[in-house]
Amino acid sequence: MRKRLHSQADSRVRLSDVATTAGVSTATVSRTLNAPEKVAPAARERVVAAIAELGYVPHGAARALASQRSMTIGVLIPTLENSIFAASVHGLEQRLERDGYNLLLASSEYDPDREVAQAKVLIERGVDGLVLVGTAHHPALYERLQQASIPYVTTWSFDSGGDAPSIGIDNRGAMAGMVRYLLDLGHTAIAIISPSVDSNDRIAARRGGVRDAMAERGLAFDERYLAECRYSIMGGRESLRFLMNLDPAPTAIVCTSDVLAFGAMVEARAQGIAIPAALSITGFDDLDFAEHLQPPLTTIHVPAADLGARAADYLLASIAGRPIADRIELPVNLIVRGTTSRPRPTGS
Amino acid sequence: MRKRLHSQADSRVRLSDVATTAGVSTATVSRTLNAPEKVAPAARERVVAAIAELGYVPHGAARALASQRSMTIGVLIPTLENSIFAASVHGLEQRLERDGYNLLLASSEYDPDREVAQAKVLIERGVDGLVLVGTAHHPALYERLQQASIPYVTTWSFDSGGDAPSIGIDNRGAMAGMVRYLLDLGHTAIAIISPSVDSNDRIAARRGGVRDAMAERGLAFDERYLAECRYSIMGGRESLRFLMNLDPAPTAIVCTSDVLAFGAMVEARAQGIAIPAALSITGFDDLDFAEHLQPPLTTIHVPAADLGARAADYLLASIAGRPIADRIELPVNLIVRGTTSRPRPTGS
DNA sequence: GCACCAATTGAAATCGCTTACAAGGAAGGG
DNA sequence: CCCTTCCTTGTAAGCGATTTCAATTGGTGC
Repeated sequence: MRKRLHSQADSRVRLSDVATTAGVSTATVSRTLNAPEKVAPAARERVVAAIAELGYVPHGAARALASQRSMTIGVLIPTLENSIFAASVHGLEQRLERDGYNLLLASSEYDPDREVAQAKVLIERGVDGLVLVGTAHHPALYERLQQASIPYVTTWSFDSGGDAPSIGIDNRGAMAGMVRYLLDLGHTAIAIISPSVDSNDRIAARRGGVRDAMAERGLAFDERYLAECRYSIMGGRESLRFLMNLDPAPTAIVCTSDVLAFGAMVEARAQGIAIPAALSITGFDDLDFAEHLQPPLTTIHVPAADLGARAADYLLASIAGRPIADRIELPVNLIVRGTTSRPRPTGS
Repeated sequence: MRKRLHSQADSRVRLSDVATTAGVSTATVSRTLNAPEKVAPAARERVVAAIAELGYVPHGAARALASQRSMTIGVLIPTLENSIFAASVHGLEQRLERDGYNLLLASSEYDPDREVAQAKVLIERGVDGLVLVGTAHHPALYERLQQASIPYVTTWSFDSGGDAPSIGIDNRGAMAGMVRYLLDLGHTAIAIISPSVDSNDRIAARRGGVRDAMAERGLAFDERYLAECRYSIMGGRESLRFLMNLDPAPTAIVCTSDVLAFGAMVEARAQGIAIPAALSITGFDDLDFAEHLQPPLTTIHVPAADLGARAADYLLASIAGRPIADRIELPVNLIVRGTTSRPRPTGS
């Protein structure tokens, strides 16, 4: 008896049960579920009633198998621990929900191999679309996507050049803008606090932006001024300590994220370094707390939730075959607040 | 020609193709995928080779339909915008990944109806288990779960009484402990900053804890001292302003979250209120930034990621039929830091 | 040598739903 | 009044795996 396998008291109610109860064929039930307008009102009502009476719940897997769509979108982020990604996923999820899609979440922890593995799992699960973070990925990932012919979109890094759809921001330009602002204030001893760039094109681009802006003014970035640390408040604190022990110490520090900047500010206060009088510090992301710091953090505002929503729009359109731009650069804003000012007088 | 439906150049490689290539039956291929030890080494190797050669990727939906398990766990949280949930989901996801499960994410935005709707969708998607936040849910939700006979677990609120499996913390007791500590310091004019308790049993319990502790000392909570606001830094700021305009103003404010406490601290500084000399403030959650605030925030540490991991353990065990405790209370710690001290001398 | 058993394997029946195709009926046109 | 055409509906063939059950094979113990 096969039935006993799927045990429990009574076996689940199936679409065919609804059909029997409503006195119609399974095709009609399926139609009233997926294309009600194709069913005559009378029949439709009977079906709806039968569904309610029986408490019928469609079986997603069967549906996915037969229709070849899972109504599921995969999102593969580095980590949920970085709240900027959480915000983005939130935007994505909200938008997806409106269209009846669900989110299958996976994280790579910044490990390319793990990312490929996770992508494989997501594809196996039958996601109808996939959103990726960043444009630099293992070639195997793109191959898999191609082979499965699943629509996907790369986010965060805007890349008009590659051949993958891209919805993101100009990390490099944004950071260059920040540094230009610092340069205009008179800073030249500019340091960077940032996590490693390994498999993180966003960070790599931001760092590149610093060099760009300095090069424009004929300046070279002093490699000693690069403090690499993990993504955390403590990372920022330690980096600041390291940087301020250098001789000469930098007069401005750009951080590739607000979290790092916050850590740097905390440590600066602990060391009695006045911000911005003695040292300018800048962030990136414009997280909620940035404007409430003391002094308020000068940073770059990134539309995280919007990024997620746009990615959803793109995927939804692709799936539906609707035309939609596959290169969208979202604007970013330099928000000047209180952690930046002209450098302290030179000569230490 | 049916084939053309699922278009694209070549149709996807199926298990049967692998079988043909390897010269075995589909059953054998399936076995080497799901129970390799049941297949003779020679055959297994041929199958593995065929899989690699063809680039075969299992079809999740077909698999789910035939095996009646989706290898997917659903998680239904209020919102990803609250980073404490993000942390918890992260813990959950990490643990799940080890067992090859994926996470289907949905959020209710604190709306009970929406929660039921989302649960329905998750069940339709065939999740093998579901994690819920809080123990207070729409009866319809529990019915659905029962009917679908899907293992689930309620988290965050520990509830030894209900009939649902529960893995959480003692919100009420934790907050009571905090207030007792404040009472011991000499505070009696204690205020609360908290979001609405609507469909949020965690917050309701925390507020209850305040009353409990005060009642133990024969004190009654002054209802005017309750500032309700949205969950955000600004909410905390506004609430503090409101509270400190009261006469007499409270000497201590307990916040149901660190985010709110941070907002309160920001506003206190703006108003020139010395913390903790003139006013004690406490948080809840012990988010990363808490210890780095100025002064460091006295709060309650909550093992968010662990909560997620435990929920995963429970579900995994339930699915596998392994015995496992279905009531787990995770310990919580009062972390006394710098935002609390004896109250300012009375007489204003 | 022979019966018995364990280990492998394959054939075929599902799993629950979607949908191409055909059929039947009502409505509209000439 | 007959023929088209448009709506509705049902029949039945998949979708791509898993799994039961039986058959085959090769050892093993006496």
